[in-house]
Amino acid sequence: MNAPLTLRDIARQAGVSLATVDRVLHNRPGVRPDTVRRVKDAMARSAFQPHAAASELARARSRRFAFVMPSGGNPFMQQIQAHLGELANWMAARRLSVDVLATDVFDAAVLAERLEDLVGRVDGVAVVALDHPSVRAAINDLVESGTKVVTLVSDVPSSRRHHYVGIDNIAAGRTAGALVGRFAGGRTGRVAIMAGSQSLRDHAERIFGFSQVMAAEFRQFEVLPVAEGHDEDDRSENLMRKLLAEHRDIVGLYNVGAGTAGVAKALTESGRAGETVFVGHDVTALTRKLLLSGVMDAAISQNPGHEARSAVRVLLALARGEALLSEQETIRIDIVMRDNLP
Amino acid sequence: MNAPLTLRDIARQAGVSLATVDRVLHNRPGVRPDTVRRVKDAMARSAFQPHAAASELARARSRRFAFVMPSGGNPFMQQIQAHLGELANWMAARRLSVDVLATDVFDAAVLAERLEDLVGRVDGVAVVALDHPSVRAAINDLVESGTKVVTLVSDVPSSRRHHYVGIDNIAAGRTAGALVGRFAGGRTGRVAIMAGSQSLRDHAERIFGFSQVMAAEFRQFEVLPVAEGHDEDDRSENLMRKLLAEHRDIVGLYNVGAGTAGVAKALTESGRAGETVFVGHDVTALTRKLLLSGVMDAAISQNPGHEARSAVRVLLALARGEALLSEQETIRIDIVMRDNLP
DNA sequence: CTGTTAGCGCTTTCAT
DNA sequence: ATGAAAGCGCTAACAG
Repeated sequence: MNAPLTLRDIARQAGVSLATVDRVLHNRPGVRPDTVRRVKDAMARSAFQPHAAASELARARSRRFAFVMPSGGNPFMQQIQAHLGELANWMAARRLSVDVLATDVFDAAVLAERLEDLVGRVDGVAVVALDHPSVRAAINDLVESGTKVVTLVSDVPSSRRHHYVGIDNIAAGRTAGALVGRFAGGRTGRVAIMAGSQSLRDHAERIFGFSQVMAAEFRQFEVLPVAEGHDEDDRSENLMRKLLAEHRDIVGLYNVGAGTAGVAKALTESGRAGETVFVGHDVTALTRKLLLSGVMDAAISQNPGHEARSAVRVLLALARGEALLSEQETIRIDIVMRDNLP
Repeated sequence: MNAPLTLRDIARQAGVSLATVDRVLHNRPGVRPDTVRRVKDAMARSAFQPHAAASELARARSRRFAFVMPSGGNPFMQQIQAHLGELANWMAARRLSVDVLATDVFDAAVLAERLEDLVGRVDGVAVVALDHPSVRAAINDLVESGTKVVTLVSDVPSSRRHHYVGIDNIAAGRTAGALVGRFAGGRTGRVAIMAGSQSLRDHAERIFGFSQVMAAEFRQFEVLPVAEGHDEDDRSENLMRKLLAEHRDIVGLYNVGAGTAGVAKALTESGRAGETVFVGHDVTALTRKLLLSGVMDAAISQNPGHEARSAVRVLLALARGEALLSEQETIRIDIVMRDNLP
């Protein structure tokens, strides 16, 4: 068995010095094209892979990442932060640190300013982004300055962010639609949609996907106009109560965002929890309870632990200039029912 | 900002040498208890974390893992192997190599012998295991000899394997039951189960979970006796054809293992594909097609890429004596429908 | 029991 | 344009 090769071996094979091989390896300038080829040939011939640990050690640089996340008590965001905390040792062993910056991400100006502040101060930024021109500009400024940027949970596709860590929300909405439609079985009646706000990109996309499926595959249901509960429990509860009172034939309910506690309360108190199909998002302490008790039938979810780790891994790989394992960094749309609760 | 600490800093603080700190760090013998305390204090006081890359480099050892996988064309197993292939560069950069050993894992004697052969020859083994006394003994021998062992997809819980990479098959079966039951809506009739063999631990567990849910929540269906298609397409097709002919009121079908092509063929040719709820396992080229065409309604799946990476990561962490990120290594039970196909 | 020292393989000045 | 040499932080002999 051949002992693993080192840069030194390549250097010998190519008849050059260590430093030159290193230059070629990293496409650094100042090497004669002819030499470049000799070195590249040598590397190719022996399928050379630089030793990751050695290179990591030699740079011996610590890196600082910032996570810009919504202020307020959104449980899903808190889960991401908790998982970030669990990574602390892993990151420390790699000389990484992350700061979580709680910000009013729904105010474009505030968010953009927060991001601009970070220019030149960190190696990477993960941001739960509002899709707005000034936010886009701030992201582009960061990228321009050499900072690596990933959007988290909510994307700004038109920006120059390096990567998006999150799910395809249209597909998530379609999945919710398929579940509501199929779980409602042979019945007919109305289907209600409760969202935070239709002007949130992710909510709008989910609603779009949901409606698509309802229109294409489940014509027997009449989809009610979207109610906007602003992700608040009280507001959602009131709206839901009203909807239920107004329409006695609601057979399905899709809760697009947060405010789940309110929706569940209204549904339960109406006495129709058992017979109404209820699909929502995310696995939290609350939705877990609702799934177990049968009030909720399924939760569409993106794994917060995966998102936290993926964001860190991607930022690190980008900072080091390493390749991503793209399949590993794809966030999947999880369907969670009582029986496959994680 | 405090520059990251090194072993040297700890040594200075504790008033000992580098080597002593290293001994304490790794709980190596030959250090006076009192000294141990001093060093540990120093490390705790400054929340010291050794630099992973440095330690990795200093050992500069390459490691060899073996994956013992079923011979034959099981597509799910082939996917795991393909994902291992995608890890090649990642592993090379860490001086890891894996050999995939195709073996008749359904023959306990052959499998056990294969495992015994590996004693002392590799640093880690991932094995798709048959739960049988001689296999258990072989696994224990490997563990005894210092080889790290993980079971993959199919567990031998009574062995001393270090870790199991796979899903909870009882929960998977329950999930399948819930889907069949709910998708079959208000109807009544019979439900068929096609398995590879009831003596395979994972199949038995899935059937158990499935039956549990049917009995507890969906009494309106009569579950037929389990048919055993040996994971072969032809055999499964014939059995399925017979079942469908015999029972005109089959409303649901759970395919526990492979042989999906045969089952689907029989179902399609019976002309009852549309009206029969069909739930199976794993996302392959075939099940993907069946989901899209509506023949299959859902696939319960364990992510083969995740399993491949997890097995490698766990073996590596075990070999290095590092901690696992347990949440990251939990393989989830994915529910895949047409709309959330990965 | 404890300390000294020579690397691990790569990166990075600083010379040439 | 290229090379020589000094580390990065930890591990593992080998001395004491």
